[in-house]
Amino acid sequence: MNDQLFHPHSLKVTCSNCSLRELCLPVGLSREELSQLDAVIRQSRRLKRGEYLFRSGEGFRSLFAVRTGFFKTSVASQDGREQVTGFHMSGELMGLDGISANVHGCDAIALEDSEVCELPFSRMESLGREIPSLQHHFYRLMSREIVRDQSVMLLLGNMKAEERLAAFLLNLSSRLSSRGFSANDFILRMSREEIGSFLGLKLETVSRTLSKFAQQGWLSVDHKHIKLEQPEALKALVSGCSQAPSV
Amino acid sequence: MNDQLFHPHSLKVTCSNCSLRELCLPVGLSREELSQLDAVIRQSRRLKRGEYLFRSGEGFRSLFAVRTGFFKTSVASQDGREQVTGFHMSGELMGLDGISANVHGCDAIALEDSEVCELPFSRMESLGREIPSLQHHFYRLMSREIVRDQSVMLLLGNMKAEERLAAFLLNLSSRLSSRGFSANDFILRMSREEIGSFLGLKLETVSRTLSKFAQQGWLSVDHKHIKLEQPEALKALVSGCSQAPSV
DNA sequence: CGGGAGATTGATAGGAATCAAGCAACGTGG
DNA sequence: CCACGTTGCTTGATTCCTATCAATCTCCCG
Repeated sequence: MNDQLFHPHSLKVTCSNCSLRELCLPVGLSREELSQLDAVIRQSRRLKRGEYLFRSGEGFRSLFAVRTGFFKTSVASQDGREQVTGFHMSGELMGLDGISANVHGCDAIALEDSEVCELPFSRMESLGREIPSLQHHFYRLMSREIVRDQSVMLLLGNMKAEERLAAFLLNLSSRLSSRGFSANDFILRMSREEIGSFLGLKLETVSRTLSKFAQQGWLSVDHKHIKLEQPEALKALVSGCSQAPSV
Repeated sequence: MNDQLFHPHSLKVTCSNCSLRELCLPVGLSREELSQLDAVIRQSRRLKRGEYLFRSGEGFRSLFAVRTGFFKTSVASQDGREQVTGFHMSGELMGLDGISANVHGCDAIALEDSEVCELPFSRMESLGREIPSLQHHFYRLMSREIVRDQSVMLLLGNMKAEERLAAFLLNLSSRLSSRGFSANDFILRMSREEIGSFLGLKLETVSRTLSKFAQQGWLSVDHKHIKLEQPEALKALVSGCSQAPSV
């Protein structure tokens, strides 16, 4: 029989034993500090594909770290236009935009069945006062988000369709690779339309550009399955443009 | 004679007596807390028009708050393409992107003779541990920057030239207005090319679009001098798009 | 006064959006 | 298990917006 049925606590995932710890948390925390975190962080809320983690306008209480799965965040304009502001995989934090007004500024939607940790912000804030490295870590995470946004601005402001898509694929590739997945063979979790929204393109343009890349032998596309055959060719396309951030 | 020549200290501007305090700092600080800040914040570095406050790649030590004047921040790609990531006026903070890697991620350049306060970050960080409202204030400032960046993404990803320029002018207008300047009559501190870089447009398009607005009677343009004659018309253009943030 | 940077305006070209049609995969229900 | 409708994707034809190329023009500054 399954032990887990008898000792459900043995299943409990804590920060202390989380394999993503080095992505979410500062290094060098003491055992004591880790258990303080474990006491505050609510583990493993599960979401099904398509489910909202939070919506723009909802009260902000917590940040969320992706444990497993895949999310998109997006802002919508009154007339219904949607701008995807990011895609988020394991170890990445969502909700930072909610701190400023105590209200979430974007929607966060699971693109596959997913699991998140909830970080109640005000308690993290007080904990940060006791654990300086934690405080610093949060400043760094927010700063990294700002840097990421700047590189998206560069992409949207300066690059043409081919460059945008190449940069996007390479960025995905590098983030997957740093999580132990294959860098050159992966499944897109999002639709062409969502890619287009993120890149400031229409879905037809995304589709056409993928086909063009495939035709040149740079990659192969089978629906959502992407194989990068000549990542160097893609890199050459975006070379000169600022590099995609690696996390 | 001028008193200031004899009592230069009477000129010293501190956070305690700074008129921009409500923009830079949390409200409700005690006299004691303010003097702690005064001890840390280095007042009034002066820059001439065109001067760099910091450059991308330089070591990061401090944040900078604009006291007077006007700045642009920009990121550059290897092949020389420049993306202006923001314009900054009094009370606004620059350098937040440097925290993540301890290196400045963008250039900051004065667009007119300017004055900034320097906030040594690590000392602000420790001060934040003693003054929770200060710590929270910094989180909020960074979050606000993220929200701002998201709205720029929406602008670059979804809007067309006229909408971008209208949103830009209204955003400037509202920020100037909240600082006590006229909302409908102001001087552009940046060139057409810099506006274009920020908005993802070429300078010719900026110029043409301004002319178009003027021709419709929505505003008048005299070089850098802009008068909004029918701000409602501009608002109508961007209505449906997400509103420009007010600070 | 002259040179040059910045801005305006015009003509043309090019890239992505739009409109449209057809296809493939998936899930549901008969 | 298969028909069928739905959804997402691909591909083609055309249009539209903005970039590009080019010619002036104005103002500022030395």
